[in-house]
Amino acid sequence: MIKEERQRLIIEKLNRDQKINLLELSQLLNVSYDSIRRDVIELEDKGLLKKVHGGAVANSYLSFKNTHNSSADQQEVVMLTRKAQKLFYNHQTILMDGGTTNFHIAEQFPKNLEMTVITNSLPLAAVLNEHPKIETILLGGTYHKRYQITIGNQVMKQLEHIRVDLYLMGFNGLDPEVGVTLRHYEESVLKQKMAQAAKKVAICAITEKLHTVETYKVCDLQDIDILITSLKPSDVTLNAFRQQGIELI
Amino acid sequence: MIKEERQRLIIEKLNRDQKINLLELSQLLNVSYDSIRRDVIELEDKGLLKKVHGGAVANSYLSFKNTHNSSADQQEVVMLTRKAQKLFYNHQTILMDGGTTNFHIAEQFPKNLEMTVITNSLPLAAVLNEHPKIETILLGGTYHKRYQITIGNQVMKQLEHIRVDLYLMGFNGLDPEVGVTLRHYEESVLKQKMAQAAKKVAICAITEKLHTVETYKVCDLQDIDILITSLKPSDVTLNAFRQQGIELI
DNA sequence: CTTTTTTTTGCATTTTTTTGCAAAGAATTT
DNA sequence: AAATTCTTTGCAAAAAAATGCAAAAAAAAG
Repeated sequence: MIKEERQRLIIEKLNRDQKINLLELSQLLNVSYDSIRRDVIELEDKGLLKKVHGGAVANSYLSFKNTHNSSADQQEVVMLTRKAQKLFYNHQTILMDGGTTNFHIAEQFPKNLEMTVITNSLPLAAVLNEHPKIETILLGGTYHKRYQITIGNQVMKQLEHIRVDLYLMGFNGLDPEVGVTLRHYEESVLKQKMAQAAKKVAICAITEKLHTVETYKVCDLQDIDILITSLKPSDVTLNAFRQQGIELI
Repeated sequence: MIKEERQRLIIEKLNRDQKINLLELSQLLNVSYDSIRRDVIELEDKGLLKKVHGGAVANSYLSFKNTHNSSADQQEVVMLTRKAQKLFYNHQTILMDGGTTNFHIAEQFPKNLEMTVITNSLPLAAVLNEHPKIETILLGGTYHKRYQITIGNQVMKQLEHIRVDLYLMGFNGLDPEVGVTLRHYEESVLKQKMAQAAKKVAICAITEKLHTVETYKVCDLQDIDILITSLKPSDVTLNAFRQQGIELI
């Protein structure tokens, strides 16, 4: 039995039962306790589960994401959102808008992170409920039911009085030529305003979004300060970003 | 049985029954009393429940789905929220704050009701997602994690520019002598401001809340325009309300 | 095809965590 | 105030995790 197969079986069992027991599993797969334990350590490093005393439990944020993404995409998202954690320090104030990526990043905030998060996304505020040390400020406005965010003039006005350390921008398309683009007009205007309210702008781009262009333009490449991507440093696509002086993670 | 599984089961049982007994639970899960108690301590640290003498109770002050009240209470809530529907017409703009009662009322809005709802409650906004014809406006501000509402100066400021037809006020205690009272100071101030922004103020009082007095006063009886109650019209308690010219439903 | 290198695996030892127990202290009830 | 019930505390046994090491297996190199 090769390692990869074992690990695949572990993940499968975990998805079924929500929890696994190391001893039980080692007997079931007929390998030593240590091998299983090492597998679980590896899987935890990949962010695919959470190790606990006596076994492992499913990573909650992965379970309901299964629906729309392939497992390869999932792994990329896990990796990217982990990388993104480098952006956050105690006593910062950051601005985050809606979108699944931002949602997953917020889910993975360290529990002891002391920060202020300003957002117009209701799911994000709900997730931050789990992080007692994070102060959440919600931007009020007309509630957009589909995207579950607030939009409109009132949000814009509140942004005028705000100055934050970092803006983590959600988006639909990123192209070296065109810049950052979006499907929804009102949001694109809002994001421009948000970018103005921040000292730095960061975006987190899964490979799927690179080289795609959507209808409404948010900003140019040069307006982005930090890009989080899973592309290898050698990738030619990154040259365009480097030329704009964008910090790559 | 690993610790995490036990704790998950504890939370599940807690969500079902709203309260748990340590001894009973230790027998059920077949572990020592001490282990269960230590689990409960950990869960309390995580803010997932509240420890009480001999057991634990659900922490979520707003555990909407399964109310911790008796079935008699539940029936009363259902009846009251039905009655409350009389207050709503098309093309109105109303203000609603947090609390379970308002939540249940919003749940029962007719699907074809065309209305604008302004609120500082996130669960309420989430519920209104199910009502396509209702426009929801969210008041922005500091997010209060426990009550799941926005509070603070920013909310107050937005209220200054608002004038609505009706304010449906949530509250903790209603007494003919003292008036409307609340447990939470900041909210009580906010509710005063909300009342000022509305042409009419309505409250929906389950019998349990009548004659109870909490720490912070929101307003006098005379500031209330409409009271929804399940008391019989002959009940003497209602006389005080009638004298203040309050419309009874 | 053999040798070398790397990876994987299992085992023994140490360290840490968890668990159950008992005695002492609080809180609650009668 | 006494009795009962629950909590807290310290402790020791048990369970599990981490660590270091060597044998076995697999992969790479010659």
